[in-house]
Amino acid sequence: MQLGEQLLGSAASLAGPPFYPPESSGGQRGQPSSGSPQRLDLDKGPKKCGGAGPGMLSEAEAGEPFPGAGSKQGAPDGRKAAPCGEAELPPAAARYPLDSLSPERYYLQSPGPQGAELGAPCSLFPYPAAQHGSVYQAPGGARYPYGSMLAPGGFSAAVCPGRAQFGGGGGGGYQYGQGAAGPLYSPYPAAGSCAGLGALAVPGSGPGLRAQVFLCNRPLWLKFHRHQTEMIITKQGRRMFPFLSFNITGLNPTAHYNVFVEVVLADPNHWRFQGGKWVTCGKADNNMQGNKVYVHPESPNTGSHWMRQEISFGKLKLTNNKGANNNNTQMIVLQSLHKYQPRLHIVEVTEDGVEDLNDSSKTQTFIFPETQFIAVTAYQNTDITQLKIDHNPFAKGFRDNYDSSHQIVPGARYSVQPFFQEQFVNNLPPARFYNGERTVPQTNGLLSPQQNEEVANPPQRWFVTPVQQPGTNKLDMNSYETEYSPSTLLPYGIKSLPLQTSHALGYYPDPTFSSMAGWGSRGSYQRKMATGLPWTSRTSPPAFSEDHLPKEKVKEEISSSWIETPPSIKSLDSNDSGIYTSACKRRRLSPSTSSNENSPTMKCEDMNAEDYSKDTSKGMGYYAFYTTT
DNA sequence: ACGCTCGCATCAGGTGGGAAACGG
DNA sequence: CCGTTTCCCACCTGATGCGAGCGT
Repeated sequence: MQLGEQLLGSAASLAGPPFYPPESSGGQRGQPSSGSPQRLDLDKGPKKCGGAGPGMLSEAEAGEPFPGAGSKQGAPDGRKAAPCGEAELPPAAARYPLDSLSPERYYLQSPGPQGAELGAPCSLFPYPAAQHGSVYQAPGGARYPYGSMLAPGGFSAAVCPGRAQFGGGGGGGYQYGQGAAGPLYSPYPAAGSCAGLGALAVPGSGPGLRAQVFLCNRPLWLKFHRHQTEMIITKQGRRMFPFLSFNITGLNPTAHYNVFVEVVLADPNHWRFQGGKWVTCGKADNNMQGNKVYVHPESPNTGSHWMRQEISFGKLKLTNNKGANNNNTQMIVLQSLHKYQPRLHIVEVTEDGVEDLNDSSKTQTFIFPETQFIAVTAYQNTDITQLKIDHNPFAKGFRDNYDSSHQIVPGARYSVQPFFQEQFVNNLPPARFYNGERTVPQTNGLLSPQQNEEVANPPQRWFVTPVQQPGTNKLDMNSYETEYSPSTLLPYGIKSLPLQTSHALGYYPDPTFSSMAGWGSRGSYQRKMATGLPWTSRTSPPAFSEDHLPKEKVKEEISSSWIETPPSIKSLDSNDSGIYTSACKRRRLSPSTSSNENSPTMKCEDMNAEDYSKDTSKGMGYYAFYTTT
């Protein structure tokens, strides 16, 4: 039942769209910038704006919305360049109250702390509702699927009267959830929901089109996920890394949509990193207030616009500063040591950016379990730290042996990197995913050669359809595999859009992506964990890792991963056992880390990285692709 | 002379590390 | 006392501004 209930609830909640204030100038922004190729620009632009502001002022504050504004780049699309400043906040953003959050929203995934989660294959894959289990209701009672995203008053409430049915109303509740009875936090609200279905657009039907979403940098996410992703939160806000980046298909090209990310509690627990692994310790604080929604700066915009290129949320910042919610539409307020699950919401709106209150089916939600993370103020797991260093361009300074030449390092690492990058560049970049064909990338990855590899390597793309995913966090292995199946994938392949290459994120361009893909990765990193076990042993992480991958795959990865890594690579570091410290400028040594870590063997991640890179090179597409049923 | 391209310098901002501060 | 949070640091990326060089 739960399933159904959940779905309903979720759907409902989802359905309940946010309300967009008229002011939404959305129209302007929203204008399809057809021509404008670059979404990137948007991201770029802000600097100046941001700059305007004192350091603290983040783009977000500045109103990332129009990154380009002011800058030379301006709005490529022709969008109106708004001055930086709050005023500039994207209409959409404004519309969605950030704060919405109800304290109690959990998106629960797995019941148990780790084990459960992990164990469940589903963690990563959507799984049948039935499987899911546990959704936790918030103590508060409020359950909402969306909860988080919707502010009681905000989003949902305001919103659509029509949707009041869902609960909304004034915010009181989260509609759906409640109604539904079931668990509130079901991860995949929309989808199934009763409304769900209804809510979900019918394929083909205009508004109702059912969208499909790919998690572009899924491989990278998986790497982190294996170790239990951690995201730093700071007062001034810290960007996510990996950041959320999606490709969307299946939208009505002419319809307008608002796209935003909501971050909700993934479980009702408070977590602590102990003994080299994450363990629960007490209950989560559901009363945390603060903005939980980040509206994509380009919202609202047309379906064609959203489908044209990768949609990334690289500027999204995470903070623990509750006071930042008002002004910072770019910041999502989280609580340290709590586990969160990002959700992507796509809401069809009018050209003006106003949601159609009468049609609750216009909201679709997508959840990628592999994007779950624990918010921390300081990294706990050195594996994560190393992954961040290895893949985040801004952290290059912390790489061992980082040399401008990069080549200098004997290790495979660097040498490899360039290579892959290049490939990346050549291959991927081409479109950075899409170029010529957006699809393809995918395609490549998906089908062919890679397929084989995929086993070892994560699939390139994961496509998700609206919430529908029953399982919350967990990925359904079956699904997983299935998805790989050509059939599944093909669809995408079909779609070829002339995309621009623009990488969604200005930052982390190639490198990043590459990194995402695993290109850049170098490999080694130390772990803090005493246990030293690869993720397998870890409580939580392990689960993750496995969750998403089919067992076989997992095995392979596991074995291969650590092993495969070219010794050389690590060796580089390895020398380091002692060196490590020295070499690593500031690396934190993990107790357990032993030389092993440094040892030649690469960690799975590393491996993966390479694998990914390989994959990427081939097809590139690392996208998580979920389809709802 | 004018316009365009390229390269360098500068600035803003992001990153993790480490130590200090804080709080239970 | 211990765990968590905050602040500052050095390092790096990316964007922008400016000037030099080159072609028309």
